[in-house]
Parts: sequence; structure tokens; C-alpha cells
Amino acid sequence: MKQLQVLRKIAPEIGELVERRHTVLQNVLFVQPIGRRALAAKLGWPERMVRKEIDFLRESGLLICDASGMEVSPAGVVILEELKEIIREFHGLTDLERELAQRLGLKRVLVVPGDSDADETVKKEIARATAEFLHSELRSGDILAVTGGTTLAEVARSLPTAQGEKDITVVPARGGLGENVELQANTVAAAIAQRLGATYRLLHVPDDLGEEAMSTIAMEPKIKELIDLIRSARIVLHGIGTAEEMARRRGLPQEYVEILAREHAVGEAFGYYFNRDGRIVFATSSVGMRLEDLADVELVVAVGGGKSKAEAALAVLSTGHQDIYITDEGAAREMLQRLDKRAGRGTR
Amino acid sequence: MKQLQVLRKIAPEIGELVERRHTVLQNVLFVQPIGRRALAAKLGWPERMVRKEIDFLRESGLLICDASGMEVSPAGVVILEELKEIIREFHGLTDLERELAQRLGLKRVLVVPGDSDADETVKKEIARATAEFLHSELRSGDILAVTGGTTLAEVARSLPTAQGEKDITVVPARGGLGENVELQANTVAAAIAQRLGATYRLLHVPDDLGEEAMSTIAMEPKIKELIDLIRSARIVLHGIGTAEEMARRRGLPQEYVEILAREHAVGEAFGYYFNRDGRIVFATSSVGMRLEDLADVELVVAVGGGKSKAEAALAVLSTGHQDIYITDEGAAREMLQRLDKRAGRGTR
DNA sequence: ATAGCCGGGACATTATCCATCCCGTGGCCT
DNA sequence: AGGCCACGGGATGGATAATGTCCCGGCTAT
Repeated sequence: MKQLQVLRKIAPEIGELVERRHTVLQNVLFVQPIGRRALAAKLGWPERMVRKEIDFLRESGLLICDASGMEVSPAGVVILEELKEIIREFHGLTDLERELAQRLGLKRVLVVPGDSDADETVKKEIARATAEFLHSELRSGDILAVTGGTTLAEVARSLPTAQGEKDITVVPARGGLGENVELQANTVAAAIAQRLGATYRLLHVPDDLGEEAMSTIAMEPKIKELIDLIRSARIVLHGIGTAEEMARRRGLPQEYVEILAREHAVGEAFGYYFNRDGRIVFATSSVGMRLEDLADVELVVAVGGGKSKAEAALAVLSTGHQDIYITDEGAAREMLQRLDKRAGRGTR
Repeated sequence: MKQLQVLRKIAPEIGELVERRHTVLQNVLFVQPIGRRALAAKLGWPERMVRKEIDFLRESGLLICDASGMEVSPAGVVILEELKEIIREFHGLTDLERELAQRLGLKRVLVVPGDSDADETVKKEIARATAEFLHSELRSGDILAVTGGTTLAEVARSLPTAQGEKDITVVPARGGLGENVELQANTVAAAIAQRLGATYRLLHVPDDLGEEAMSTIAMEPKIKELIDLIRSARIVLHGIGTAEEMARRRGLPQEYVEILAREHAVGEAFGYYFNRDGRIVFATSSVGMRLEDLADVELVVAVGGGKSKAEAALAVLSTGHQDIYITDEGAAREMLQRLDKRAGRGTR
């Protein structure tokens, strides 16, 4: 703990060094087997630099090369695991977590090193951290409501495959959202349930229905029962997206996109679009968990990383409904910076 | 602890780096203020290397430069202190201590990093460690018997200046030994006593007396009383020297030197010369603590570092009278190596 | 006053690093 | 089964940084 800080004082370059090698190792692990050139392109590093690190890691036995490319050796995987805590220390993430949690009024914030925008393996790490957290929180009898999105889909893949000794039900937080099918809440819920050995219930509701049709459907006994089940969830796990990207991904009609622009929507979470003050400025017509229902949920976990999502996350989290926020360093630092800027303007 | 080992696996060069800077800092602290060139000469490093580290340390605020040379800043002193444990970890000294203690049948071995032969500050560190250990072991009412030697003289200088709240008596283990006065046991005893705020009794006996004259003197009531006091010591702290060097330092007559050579004397401790099996092959004629008296002493502490003293230390320690041995890494590793070699030959 | 050592700067030389290309090979697709 | 593509590893010339060495102005101690 303290020793690392001392080391950094006497030899600051070790930070860079360790991090470079950690990044290489992690990225190789992520898409192994991979070639040197592809890796260089992926990292945006000069090929020679990648090569140097590769050479070192290979000679250290942390990486093995065969004809098809490079892979992380078992020893490398162990090292990678052990490095995690060190990197966290280097980045001062524990302090960052504490400060962000306090400023956002959350129970806890989890921050993984890196920035999803710059390094896609970071997203995997977020998912991994989320999966780990989820796994430790889930109890028998729980109802878990989840949303869709790339991050959540990744969370499912990061969960350990367990036999269903716990009696858990996984449901989508809201109905189908017109996205790519493997990113839909239904799909994610099913995937998570499968990993957990849990049961799941799906909510198949078209997304582009009018308000009346929607309420009609919601009256349907079987649907209604399911909606009630969703609203009784003990844990809600949802992603956070930027308004812009989500609108694009859902193929939102032009008229609605204009509304979003006019109202300065920046963040999105399970179908609601928020402006930077956390006010709902638009909502997709769907059924299931509503924003106000979150107040009755015991544990609301939000996930989302990447510097570009910082403003979105601030918007969503300022609704005050979340308990836990899992993100990456890029988003976390950007959020703090924006909060500082606002505070500065506020007191001026 | 474990983190350091992980770091070394992923970035072995940090060991070198940290150690270089630590060495510079420690050496500067030792003879500050000192100039760049003098330091380079002292360390035997290229001037440019010293300069690079100096530049770094200065910019980090660990070192300050004025016209008269460089000094370690207060922050540097703190870092230096914190680095000690890290360096110990790097060198695996804890394991080294354990193994050596077991092989030598000692209660405990203390090893400081480095080699006194190559770096004179290491001797200071041995002295420092000895002083610290001594300070923690001394109790009220103790009688402490010490020998002479450069290391022991340094121990005195490393002791904290304390007011004499403890009732301690410091005595020389044996009579005057014809050495340089500030290295004599009497002088060392006085110096240690002064630092501890203790009382001391000195034993002024010429060194070159015949055996008969010596016994006559030993019969003298006041002398006898003092000798008895010495033999009742609870703690004995003695240095270890190579036979060759001690003979030279004491100006031993040629005839005796020949005896030492013929008998393969390698080690020396308070006037006794030992061959590598720990057998006494020669003894200076003096009075005070005899080898066999050590059996009745509660705590016998031997001190001595430097690779060149490894064989001497092995000889002295194989008498089995010592409880604690304080040394440096250079001597410790050399001793282990020699032990291994002997064991190898033994089983062959 | 002066001689010696101090830090800092300058500079040519050397070693290292880096981008880029090429080659033999193995797997994969056709 | 054969050709193609991407892989790792090696080689090379040019850029870049590190290095050894010297000198200078200033301060200190004598």
C-alpha cells in the first residue's frame, strides 16, 4: 500500500512501465491469439514499442507465442490478476471512489483503471467488476431486473457459470427497446439468468406502440403480473448511455431527436432521457420499471464507463435513485472535473 | 510485501533503479555536503550516471544543492527510511536471515542490504541496526561487555543520546588490545556508556605482558573485582575480524603471525584467533572475558559485515557461543555459499 | 589572496531506439 | 489441394537519446 507510493516517489517511471506491460498483457488476453501488428494497431502504439514489451513478456514467460499469434501464459494470467490492485493503487482509485460517492450521494462507487473510450478492454473490466459485485450481492429469492446495452451484455459474459443453488429470477427492467437483439434487455436477462443458473421471465412488448395500445397491453393479466414482478425487484442493474447514442441506436424518429436536442438531453437510462439536471425530458413508450419505482427498490446499480459518458452519468445519477455506480477511471475523473467546474461557477 | 514481488516480475528494472537512487541518497546522507565528482569517485560510478540520478533526486525535492555541495532534504531522509524495508524485500533478506540463523544455529540473524567491502555506508547501516537492537534489548541493571573495533566504534556513534533512566554498566570485554586508541574496547565502552547515559568501568591492562605478570595483575583486588564484573555481564557485544587484519592492526610479532598462518587462523573475536572449524589456535594474552565464560552470558551478540569477513564470521560463529549475529548481505550470502560448498563436499 | 571543489553547461561520440521492410511459415479459405 | 493472408522474427538505416569528458564561473576554506 504505502510502499507503492514510496516507490513512485523514488522512481516515477515505474508507473508508466508497469502500466504499459499491464495494458499489453490485458489486451492480449482479451483477443488472444493476436499478432504483434494487430495489437499495435489496436493500442495505437508504435509497433516497435509493442514489440519491445512483447519481447520482454515472452522472455519472462508471461506470454507465449506460437504460429497463430500470442497468448497469455497461465503465469501471465496470475500476474495480471495481481497487478489489478497495484494499478488501482497507482491511480489512487480508492480515493477517487470515495470522493465521487460522496459528491454524488451514492452508497458506493466502483472505479476500474483506464478509459473505455480509449481501450476496449476497460469495458470488459467494468463488466467484470460489475459481475463480481452482482455475484456477491445476489441472495436466494432475489428478483433481479436488468436493462440492455453493450455493457450489460458484457456483464452477462463475465459472470461465472454457476449451478443455480440460489433461487433467483431475472427479468428485463423494461420491454423490448428496438435495439440490436443481443443488446436488448430480454436477451441480457436471459443470458445473465443462464449464467447464474437462475430462472427468467421475458417481457415482449413492441416498442413503437401508441400510448393507448401500450396501456391496453399493460392491462393484459399475464403482462400485468410480469410488470408487477419487475417492479418488485430487489436489485436493479442498469446501464447508462448518452442521449445521442441511444437515440441513434434505437433509430428514434427525427421528431423525437429534435425534442431531445431542444431539451438538452444528455443521458439515458432504461428508456428515460435526462437533461443535465437529472430531469426527464423524454421517455420511450414502454412498460415495466418506471423511474419512480426505483425508490422502492433495495439496490439500484448503475453501470457505464468512458470519458464520453461522464455527462450522461452525471445526469442519470443526479436523479438520486441509484445506490451503486460502477464505472471506469476516464468517466470518473471527467465527472469530478465537471462537478468542480459547476461548483466553481455556482459560488462565483 | 507480495506486491513488490509482482512488480519485480513485471518490471525487473525497477530494482536496479530504486537501488541506484537509494544508494546515492544514502551515500550523500553519509558525507554531506558532497560534490558530484567526489560522489562518483566514491561509488565508482561514471560521473554522468551519478549526475542523472542527482538531477532526478533534486527535481523530486529529495536532495538539495547549494554551493558547498549536495545534501539530503528532510523529505529525502523520510524516503530513505521508508526505502529500507523495500530494499530488504527486494533482496529477500528476511529469508536470508532465517536460513542463515538456522544453518548457524543462532537465535537470530540480522542482515542489512549491501556489502561493507564495496560501500562504506553499509557499515554504518550495520552499526545502526546493531545500535537499534542493543537499545531494544538493554534493561535496567544490565552489565554490557563490549569489544573494540571499527564496527563497534561506529555502533557507539549510532546510538541515540539518551538520558540514563536505565541503570546500566558498560565494561570492555577484555583488556587493552594494543590497537588504535579510538578502536580499543575501553574507548568503545566509554563511548557507548556516554550515549546510553550509563556508567562504565575501564580495564587498563598492558597487552604485551608475559603470562606470569598477567596472572599477577589479575590477582590485584581491584582488577579482580572488575574482571568478575565483566564475566557477570548479561549482554556481550563483540565484533568479528579476519585473523590477518587483526594481527596486522595489533602489530603482532612475526613469530605469532607465523603461528596463525601455520594453524590456518581465519577469524578473530576478542583476542582469540580461530581456524575455520572454530577451534582456538592462538589467543592474545589479556584478561577479562574468556571464551568459555560466554556460555554463562545470557545474550551474546556478534557483529561484522563485508564479504571478506565471511570466512572469519563462519569460524567465530561455529564456536556456538553466539546468540545473535548482525551482518550485511555481502557477508551473509558469501557465508551461505561457503556453507553450501562444504556441505556439497561433505556428502560427496 | 588563492587553491580547490562546487554545480551547471557544452559538445562530440557512442549506443540505443525506432520505423520499416522482408522472409519463411503456418492456418484458413477457396 | 493449392493459393492467400497474417503471423513472428530478423535485418537495416536513420533518428534520438544517453554518455564520457571537458570547461567555466562562483563559493569556501585555508
